[in-house]
Amino acid sequence: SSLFSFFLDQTYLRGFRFRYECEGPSHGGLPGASSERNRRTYPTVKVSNYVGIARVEVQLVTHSDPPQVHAHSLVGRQCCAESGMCSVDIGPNDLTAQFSNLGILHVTKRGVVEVLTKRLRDEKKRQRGTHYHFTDAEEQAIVREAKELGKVMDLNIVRLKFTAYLQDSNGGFSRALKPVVSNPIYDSKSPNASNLKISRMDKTCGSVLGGDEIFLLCDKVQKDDIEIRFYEEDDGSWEAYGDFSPTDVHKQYAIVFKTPPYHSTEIERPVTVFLQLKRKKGGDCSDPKQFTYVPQVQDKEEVQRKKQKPLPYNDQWRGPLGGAGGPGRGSGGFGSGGGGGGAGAPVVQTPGQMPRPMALPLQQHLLHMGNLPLSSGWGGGELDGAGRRGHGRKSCVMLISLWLFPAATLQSRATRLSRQTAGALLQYCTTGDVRVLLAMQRHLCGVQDDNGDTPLHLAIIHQQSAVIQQLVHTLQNMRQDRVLNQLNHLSQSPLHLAVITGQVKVVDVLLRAGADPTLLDQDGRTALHLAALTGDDTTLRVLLGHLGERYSHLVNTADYHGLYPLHLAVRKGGERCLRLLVEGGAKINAPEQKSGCSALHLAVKENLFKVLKADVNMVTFGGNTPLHLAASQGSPPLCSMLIAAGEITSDAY
Amino acid sequence: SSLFSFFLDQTYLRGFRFRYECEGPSHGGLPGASSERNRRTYPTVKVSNYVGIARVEVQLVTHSDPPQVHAHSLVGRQCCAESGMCSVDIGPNDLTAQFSNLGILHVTKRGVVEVLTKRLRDEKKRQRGTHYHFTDAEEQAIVREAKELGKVMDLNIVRLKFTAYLQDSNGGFSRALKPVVSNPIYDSKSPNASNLKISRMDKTCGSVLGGDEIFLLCDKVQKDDIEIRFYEEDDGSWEAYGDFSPTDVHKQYAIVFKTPPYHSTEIERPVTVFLQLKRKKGGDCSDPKQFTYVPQVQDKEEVQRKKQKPLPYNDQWRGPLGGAGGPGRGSGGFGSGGGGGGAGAPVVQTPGQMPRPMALPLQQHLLHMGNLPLSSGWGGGELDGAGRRGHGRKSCVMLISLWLFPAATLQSRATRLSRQTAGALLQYCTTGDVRVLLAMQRHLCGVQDDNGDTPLHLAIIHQQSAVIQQLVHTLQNMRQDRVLNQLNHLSQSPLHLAVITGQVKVVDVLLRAGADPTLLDQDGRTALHLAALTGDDTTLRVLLGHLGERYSHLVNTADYHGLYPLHLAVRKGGERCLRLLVEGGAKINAPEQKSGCSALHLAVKENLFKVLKADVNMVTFGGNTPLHLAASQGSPPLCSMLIAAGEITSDAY
DNA sequence: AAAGGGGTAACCCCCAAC
DNA sequence: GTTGGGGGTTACCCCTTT
Repeated sequence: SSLFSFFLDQTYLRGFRFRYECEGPSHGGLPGASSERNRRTYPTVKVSNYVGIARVEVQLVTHSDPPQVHAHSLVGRQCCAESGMCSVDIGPNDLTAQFSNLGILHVTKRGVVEVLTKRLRDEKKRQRGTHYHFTDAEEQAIVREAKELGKVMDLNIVRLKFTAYLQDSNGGFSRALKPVVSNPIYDSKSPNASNLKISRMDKTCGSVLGGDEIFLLCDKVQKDDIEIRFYEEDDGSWEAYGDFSPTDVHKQYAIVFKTPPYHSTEIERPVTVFLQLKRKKGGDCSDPKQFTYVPQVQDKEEVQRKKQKPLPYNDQWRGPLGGAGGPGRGSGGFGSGGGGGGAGAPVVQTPGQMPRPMALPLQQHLLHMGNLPLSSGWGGGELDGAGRRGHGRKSCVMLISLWLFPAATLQSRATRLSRQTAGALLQYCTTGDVRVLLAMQRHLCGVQDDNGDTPLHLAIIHQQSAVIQQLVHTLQNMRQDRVLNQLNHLSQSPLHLAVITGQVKVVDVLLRAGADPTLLDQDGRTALHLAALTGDDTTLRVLLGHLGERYSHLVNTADYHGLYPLHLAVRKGGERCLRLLVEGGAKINAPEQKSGCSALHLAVKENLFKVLKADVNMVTFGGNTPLHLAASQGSPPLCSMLIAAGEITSDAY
Repeated sequence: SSLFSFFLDQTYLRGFRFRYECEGPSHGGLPGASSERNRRTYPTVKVSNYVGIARVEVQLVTHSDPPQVHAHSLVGRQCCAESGMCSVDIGPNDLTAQFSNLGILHVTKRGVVEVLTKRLRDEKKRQRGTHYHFTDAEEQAIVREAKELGKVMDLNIVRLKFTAYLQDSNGGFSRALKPVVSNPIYDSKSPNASNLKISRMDKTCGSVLGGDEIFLLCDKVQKDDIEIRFYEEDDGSWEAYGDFSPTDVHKQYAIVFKTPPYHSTEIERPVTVFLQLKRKKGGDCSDPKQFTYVPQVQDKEEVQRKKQKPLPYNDQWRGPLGGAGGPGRGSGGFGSGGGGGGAGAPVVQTPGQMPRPMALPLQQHLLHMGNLPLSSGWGGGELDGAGRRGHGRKSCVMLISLWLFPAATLQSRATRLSRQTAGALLQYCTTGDVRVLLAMQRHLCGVQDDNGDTPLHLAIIHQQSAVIQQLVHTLQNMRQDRVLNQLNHLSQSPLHLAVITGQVKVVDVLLRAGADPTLLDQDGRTALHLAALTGDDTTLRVLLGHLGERYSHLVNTADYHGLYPLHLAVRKGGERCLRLLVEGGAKINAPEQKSGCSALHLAVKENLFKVLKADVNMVTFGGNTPLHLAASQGSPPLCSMLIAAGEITSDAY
């Protein structure tokens, strides 16, 4: 006959707290596996194929295999404090046993051996009969065993062992069935079994490319046994892990990590995924929180976008006076209507009139609205039909020809301008009065377009060095320092743009002309920061060369992210830049302002190692040395290099 | 004669750790006040005006006045473990005593009374002679006193009492000088005396207006006894405090706070200040970290800026065909040259030619570059000189007249366009072929300017309802849904702009025309979010009314900051909006995604209380209920309201 | 009192530099 | 080994809410 006992309801894996004796009795019973907040269940076993009285005993055993007696005790209504066991009688009809009040009493570490000795002795007594007397040797063996067991016993995990005894003919419960043993039960107070929980994050969205730094506040975690899992619920089970090292775990309660890239970097719309804490061992997870990947923002400095703005001298049509309309790129839907001014010299049509040639200056005026090659003959040809040549006239005219009709620039600011410009132009053409042009010139140089860009900004964006030189020269002559240092809407000065676009000579020219190197862009960065960031040592050299005493402090100033030029240089790993900066007075050990990382720390984080003579022993705000970081990232070569570097540079102190 | 002992070197106030017996001996000696990392000093006293042998005894006493024996013991080389005192003999020449190895042994709480009893007895014995025997009554009095003392004794603070004994003629040290007592010494392990330290911040800059949320990771702090002080070093000692409540302190190791506003909100350049942790009691501070205030970014949505772009129908000159140039606002430096086209109908001048009237259509064309009143007679007058009237012609022409010359819009994208437009216009004028116009119309409607704005965007920005209607109508006819939902460079759809600018009717029109309410702006917000944010219940009602089944989920979607429309509505405190949202299906208890705050939590934080029927017992990710927040902000009325609300709404569950 | 938590004092152990 | 720390766990104490 198949007599056996089995689980109707298992036990919770996690989330139950063991209690010390000093905490008093009764802190709630162990819930069943299927227990829920409103509908509580409890561990339950059943003896089947049997009718009659039975006794079910529950005992705590170890997680190890085979299960051994555990030092902790079961406490609760039907439990015996002495033996730490629980016992109920069931039957004769309903042979299920539910244990609604099982508490787990946590023995203190000091008490382990004592309790285990007792438990083992009791166990042996049961086997050999209640009145058996142990010899000294046996007693000593028991103590030895208890000590041994106590050493290896995990006090944070127990299992429940249920043994059913059927009543024999004498009324005694002597017929033991094969015991059943529960799942392991983890003490929710123990550091490696507590519930994982995310309490707060400083961001819930970031770039699809990943790499966004997130501060996450959580319940207690262990820095070596925690990871941050990103996943998608449906879609083909994508998952990825947040990027951080043990040193990024702050006092067990916060993690600073970088987001992983999404599986596809080309998304059109934001994608919401989930992230959760996950223990490496054990694999248990926290409740998930949402995170939204947003499409990549490219061209942060917007230089690329602005380059697509047409400038007269940067156009596809290079015919002397406009030429044919060319292939209809971008003209979709215009049919053949575009031809009105498209063939050769433009013609003016009036309803009811025959087409006839337009008066020349305005014809050109109009043409410029279309496009005008840089070098087309403004200075010499029709415009100068009056035959006069004033001082500086050619360059003035060139300037106008350049800036008059990227007219969008002007019109968008104040539509009147183009009209006035046209008027001024006409006046100049009629009278040859240079003062008119000079006034216009001054005005035009300072005009900002929709992006706040001045002509100088635009010329730099388009890398037209001749124009830049001309403009700078003009501005210098006019003593228009304001314009030279004008910030656009991205808070970039011309100098910033020159650095971004890598035009060393322009940087030099601007600085000589008096460009202010202290100006800050959106991220609080000077031109120096940007040069360091791009890793452009030639530009950097020029910049540093121009700083002088007055601006020498700039090499040691932080941007809005708390980073000095040196820190930015580390990112690109340009050793030359680093060297230049240090030679230029940058403090090699300056900490960035957010967490106190030196360039060396950052280099380690980036897994570069090109910064020598930096303090290998410097600590971050959080108390880590670069070596800590290297070690926590598991990079032995890096470690040894750092150690070597430490030996080299320790002389310097 | 003035015999006395005095300090050569005081003791550290903070940063020394008391050790329990179980931690073993020798964890370093108490440093002196002037101790530094490389140059350690130790507490030192000197007996002056005396030559000869002296004995200096050191004993731990309480911080209270008068000093009493302390339960802790002094441990170290010259210390007696039994008495907890330290004793050295000095002299006869150098009468300074330096204590380089004083450890403080922390008695356990349980041991306090026992130790104190012993100390008191010893003390009394000294007074009464070594062989004095206490009566039972005396013994009991001592125990009573020990118990009393133990109750009030602060185990985290001790002071050193130095007593010098001069050798008497018998060689005994009987002549006690007046003792000197040190500064208090705080146990660095105790929560209210540990060193304050900032480890990491997620931002180091923010708006001059304050209110930026910062995550700060720090060493152990106590949530009720910590503040974040912002200050400026030089400038007239400005200081301000970070804004947070005890519930924003995460497990003693992180603080989420809002920056205070800078003393002046009108700064031109970034200003760098300092911030530090500061204990309320005690007033001790952490090392400061830098923080940079940046000038305010106003008009985040850029609507105001864009409004300054001129549109033809929004101009100061409203003469039928341009009229005089008006006062020279913005024309600085142009002298009198602006008059070329400024008087009456424009004239064209060619060098060497007499001024003569231009052919009419192009004349007008040019004029439009300047300015054109909305209602000027394009449809009826000269343009229609051919006498033809095609289907829809008038509206088409109006459309062109409107959009042709905010020409900046077009030219900036592709300079060819204006040329083509002109051509098309000419062709239309010549032939009257409406198809030309239709093609152009379609094209023009989709053109984006430098900011990515389409004509529709601009019309909405300028609140030209007639134009908007016309455009929408046109787009509908053309089935140009793409354009209707085009996003500009700030990722705003026309619908977003309509909501931002509060044009209810336009919102309605757009939605009827098929505008997509799911589109997200830069912050991941739908039009619904924006309506909630502005607190505009009329708009909100319209939006909600159009959602239908298909888009009903939008009321419960988070923006990139993890906020639902409901949460945004709370900021403005608009009860109507809240009500509307809830009626529209918004989950009243939905948690925002960053830290799990419900609308109610946020309302409490904002010190509003207008959200009823929300779950007063809901917990954030961090485990706080709104009541917690209210309590931690010290707002009794709020608390009682919440409690009342809890009673009201608990029925609903 | 039962049931469920939060917080921290007391303790234990680790590491690196001498 | 001692010294001078640091991090982390254990054991306990306390508090709410039923």
